[in-house]
Amino acid sequence: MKSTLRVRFAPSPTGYFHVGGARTALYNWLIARKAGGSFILRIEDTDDARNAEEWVDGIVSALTWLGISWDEGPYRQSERSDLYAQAIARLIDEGKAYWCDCTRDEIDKRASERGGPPGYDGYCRERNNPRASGSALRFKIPRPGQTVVHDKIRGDVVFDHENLDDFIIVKSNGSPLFVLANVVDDMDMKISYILRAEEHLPTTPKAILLFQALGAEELPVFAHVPVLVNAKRQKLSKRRDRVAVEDYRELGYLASAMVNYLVLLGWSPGDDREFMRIEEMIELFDIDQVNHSPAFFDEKKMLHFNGVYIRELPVDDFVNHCLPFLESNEWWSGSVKQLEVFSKIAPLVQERVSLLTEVSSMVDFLFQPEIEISAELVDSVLRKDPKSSRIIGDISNIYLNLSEFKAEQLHDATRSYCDLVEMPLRKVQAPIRVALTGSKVGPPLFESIELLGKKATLQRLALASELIGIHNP
RNA sequence: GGCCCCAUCGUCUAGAGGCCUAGGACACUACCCUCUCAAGGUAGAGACACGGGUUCGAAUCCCGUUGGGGCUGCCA
Repeated sequence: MKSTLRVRFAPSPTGYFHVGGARTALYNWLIARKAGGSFILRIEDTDDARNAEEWVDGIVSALTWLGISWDEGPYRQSERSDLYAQAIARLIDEGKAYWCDCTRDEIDKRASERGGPPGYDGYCRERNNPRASGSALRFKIPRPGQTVVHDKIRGDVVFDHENLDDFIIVKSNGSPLFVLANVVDDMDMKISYILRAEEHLPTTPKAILLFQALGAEELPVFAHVPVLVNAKRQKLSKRRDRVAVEDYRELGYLASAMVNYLVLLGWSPGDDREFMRIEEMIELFDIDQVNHSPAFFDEKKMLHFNGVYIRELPVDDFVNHCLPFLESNEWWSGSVKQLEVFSKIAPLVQERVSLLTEVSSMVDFLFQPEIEISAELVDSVLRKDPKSSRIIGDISNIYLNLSEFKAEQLHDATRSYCDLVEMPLRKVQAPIRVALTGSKVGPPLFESIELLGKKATLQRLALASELIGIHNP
């Protein structure tokens, strides 16, 4: 009888949740969804010296944000010690583990004395030590022997037991170590498919030996996906690389864009397509197509993806996504009037940003009671060219007498003025834009002016004239 | 040091012995479009790490070299 596929994502809450973890979670989730199996979230918090509750929250909220939903959990290893105790007792009873009271120093000293490679030498293996306060439990690696890891991505990887130390499975304080807790949980949860980062490959033979020692009838399928690396091609690390999922969210990345970018790091559907909906990813994802080599996490490319995803959003959705970012500005009240104005400018902003955090600075001039024009801009745009002063004066008059203050009329009137003074529109719009928005770049000018309104527009033009006058008598 | 993994443009990748003069995407350059900035369009530059085999034929298979990475914890 074929059992249904069960996968797990088992992060340890020892730091912020980084993109490598997110990618591993995503791959697990995809194979679970594709097979109609279960995705289990398990928090590996056996090392209480290092984990913290806030990190658990971070994992849970990041996965939720990304849309990676779990069918069971989150389980916590810290709540499952009875299970580990049973397994430990069994291993001791059956003579498959032994207590060792060697200190690190002693181990190192013996290693250097015999001139061999560092590592544990099996000193306590046959000594039948009783459990003492400072002793740890080691697993007795069957010798001689070898263990083959049948990896879905890498094929068969052979490990000779000669190169495997009798590793510790229980700390002297009684808590189980990661490999043991992992195997016990995987057995108890009937995990049938273990997909994790490649860094775990060297510990897999140990896990397999443990599975066998604990009487597992069937081994799960293993698949070790390549790690994600930084620009120096080192494994992404929480300490040295700032790549928290949460940070990207705060920067204004869309979860959909991030997921799409992440799925492509180590996998491609086999053709030239890059943009896929979740349903397509589920359908197309295939572990056999996963790459063997590490992938560099390239923010530039993800930024591009984000721009594409932002532009594809229906305008209403775009507005909603912007709101949390707008709310962090003191000029934003969220009033009906402000929402109306923002909704009107939104489509023009949408196609100009790659990050939601870029939105505020692009629209702030519409909401701030008065704008600030940097000295540098006053200098370079308003004062440097003597024509600027005249343009602003003339345009003020033209706008003042406009019957309708709409983008089209503003555009036409400005264009006529350009013809009159024989200047290109791109020259004429510059000082106007700076006077009205305080910036050289932004959404299309005439739509902006319409939304700004006649009163504010004329005020700001007058102010700009004054500025020029003061500095340039 | 030992064990293990990996190797196509700067980056992510396509490539399952002939469809390869090696395709796509990001980034880069130029031009076009254009009220700024974006977006878009067109073009360009840019890679099979090296050496041996196997084969009529190798980016693809094998071996070696080199290079990179991971593990080697009473971390996960």
